[in-house]
Amino acid sequence: MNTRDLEYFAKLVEIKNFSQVADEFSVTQPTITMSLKRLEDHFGIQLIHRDQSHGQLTVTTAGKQLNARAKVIIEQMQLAEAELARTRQSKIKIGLPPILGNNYLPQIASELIKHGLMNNVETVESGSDDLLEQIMSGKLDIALLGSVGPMNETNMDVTQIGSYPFTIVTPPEHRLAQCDHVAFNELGNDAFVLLSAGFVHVKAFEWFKKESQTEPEVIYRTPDVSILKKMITQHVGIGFLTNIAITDEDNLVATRITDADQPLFTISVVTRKNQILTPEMKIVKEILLQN
Amino acid sequence: MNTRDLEYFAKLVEIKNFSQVADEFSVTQPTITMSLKRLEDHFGIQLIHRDQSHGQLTVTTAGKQLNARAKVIIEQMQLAEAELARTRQSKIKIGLPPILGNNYLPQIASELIKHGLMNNVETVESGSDDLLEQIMSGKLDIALLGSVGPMNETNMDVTQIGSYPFTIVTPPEHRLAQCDHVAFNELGNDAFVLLSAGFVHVKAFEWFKKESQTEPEVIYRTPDVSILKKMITQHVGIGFLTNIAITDEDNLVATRITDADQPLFTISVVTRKNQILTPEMKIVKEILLQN
DNA sequence: AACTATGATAAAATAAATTTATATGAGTGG
DNA sequence: CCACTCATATAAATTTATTTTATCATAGTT
Repeated sequence: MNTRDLEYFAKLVEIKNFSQVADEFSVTQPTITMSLKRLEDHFGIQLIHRDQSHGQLTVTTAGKQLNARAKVIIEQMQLAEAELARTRQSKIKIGLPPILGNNYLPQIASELIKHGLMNNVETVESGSDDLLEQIMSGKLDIALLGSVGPMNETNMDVTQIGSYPFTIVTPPEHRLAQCDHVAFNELGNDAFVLLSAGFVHVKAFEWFKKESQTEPEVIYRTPDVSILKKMITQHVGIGFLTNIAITDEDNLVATRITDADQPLFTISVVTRKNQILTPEMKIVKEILLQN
Repeated sequence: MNTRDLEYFAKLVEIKNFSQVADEFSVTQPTITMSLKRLEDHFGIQLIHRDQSHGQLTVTTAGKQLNARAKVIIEQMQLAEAELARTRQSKIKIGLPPILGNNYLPQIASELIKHGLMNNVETVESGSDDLLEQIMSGKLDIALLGSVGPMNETNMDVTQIGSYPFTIVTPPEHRLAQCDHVAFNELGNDAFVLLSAGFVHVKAFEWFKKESQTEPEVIYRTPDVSILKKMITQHVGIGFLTNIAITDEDNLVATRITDADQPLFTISVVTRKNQILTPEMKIVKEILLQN
C-alpha cells in the first residue's frame, strides 16, 4: 500500500473532483482514477460513488472509514518526516511563551550549563497557540505551554507544572496599586494594553469580560511582553497578566482579581505521544519539569 | 512512501537480522537491504547502525523514532483493512460478555426489532479480555464490555453505562444465603466455582483475595455462566459474580461483600477512536447506551 | 447542435521493487 | 592460517507498479 494513494484519496474526499485533485498533486487525471481503482480493488469495496447524472461524487461509508484512517496515517507520516528532520539537526528546539522568558529562562539556563547542554538547545518564543501548533506538527522537540486551565490534547503528553492567577498590572502610583484586590467589573472605565491574539491571556481576558459583563477598552495590543510592560509603566493603559510574568525589577504592581471560579494560567511541559526523546531531550525535559 | 517498507523496517527493528526479516516476508535478503536504503535515503538519516565487528545491529535514535510512527501506521492500516472487511458484510457484529447475555439481550432484542434491525445484528459472546482484543483489532463493530472499575483505553471511545458490585452467590439453603452481607476473609474455608481466565471476575476475585489476605479454594472453572450457576445450585461450590448476573429464575442468592473500597463491575459501550459508524451502527449504539 | 466539464479506458512509457548471482568482510574451527 | 560460515552489500536483469498520452463516453450548457 502506497501512502501516495491515501493522500490522493483524502484529497478526493475533500474536494470531490478527480481533475482538481490531479492538479493539486501535479499529476494527470487518469492517475487519480487509477489510484482510486487500486484502493477499491485492494479493499474489495466501493469507496466513492460516482453519480454521473448530478455530477456529484459521494463518499460511501467504507470510503469515510478509510478516509478516517488515511488521515491518521498521513499525519503520522508527516510527523515522522518532521521528527527525523529534527533529529538531523543537533540542537534541541524548545518552545516557550515569552511571558515565561524572563523568569524561567535564567533558572533553566544554569541547569543546562550544569549538564553541559547549553549549546545543544535553541529556544523559540511565541504565543501558546502558535507553539502548540509547532509542537504538534513536529517542528519543536519540547514545549513549555501556557493555557487557561488544564490542557486537553489527546495527541500530546502533557505534564502540568504550575498554575498562577491572572492579575491586573499597574504602575505603583496607579490608584489600583493601592488596592489589595479588585473585581473585574470595577474596571469598565479603564483602558487596557493587552497581548496579541494567540496568547492565552486573551482567552482569559475574554472569560473575565463575559463573566463580569464588563467591556473595558483595549487601547493597544502587542506580542512583546517587555513593550507591554513599558506601556503600563508609561500609563498608556493597565495590564492583564499572570503574576509570574511580573518580577521585582519591573517596578509594577500585580493586583489580584476577586471574581469567583476564575481560570488560572496553567503551565505544562508538552511533548508528542509516540515521540522518542534522545537522552539529551530527556534531561532537558527533566530540567523543565523541575523548575 | 510504501507501507511495505515500514513493515520490513519494524520487523528489522524487532529481530535485528536482515535475512530473517526477508524470510518472514518471503522475499530475498537484498529486498530488505534495498528497502532500508530507500528509507534512509528518503529521510536523509541513518536508521540502523550496522556494527560488522560484533555482528550486532543497533537502532539509531532516528530509527527508534521512525519505528514508533511506523507501528502506528501499520496498526492503522490493519484497522482499515479489518474495518472495510466488516463493511463488506451486512451484519453488525456486537460483542458482549456472557454474564450480560441473559439480562441485556432480551431488552436489546426487542428494541432492535422495533427499529427493524434484528436481522442486521450478530452477537459474539466471550470474556472481556477477548472481546477487547476483538474490538481493538477491528473484528467487532461495537462491544459491551465488563471491567473492574472504569476502563482506560486510549485508542477506544468508552462510555460507561453502569457499575455493579460483585457478590457471593449461593443456593437459598446455603448458610451464607441467610446473611445480609459477608466479609471476604470469612470465606477462607469455602470452595468456589469460578469463571475462567479472561473474565474480569477473575481480576476482581484476585483483588478480594489480595486485600483480605484470604486464599479460598477454587474447585472448578468454566467459561459458561449457566454451567457455573448449575454447579452453585448443586453445591459444588459457592460463586463469585456481579449481582446483575443473577436473575430471579436462577433461584440463587447474591450476598453482598462488605470489604471497603472494593472494585465494581463496570459496564461500558466501546467503539474505536476514528471508527465511522454506519447509520445502523449508530442506532444500535444508542440502544446499547439506553439499556 | 456545438461546446464544456468530468471521468473512464487502453496502450505506451517510465519508474520502482524484487530477484538472481556474486562480492565482501568478519568471525570460527580445524 | 586456511577453508568455511554467517551476515550484509552490490550490480544487472527481471518483474511489477505507476504515470502519461491519447482518446472516448456521458451529461449538462450555451
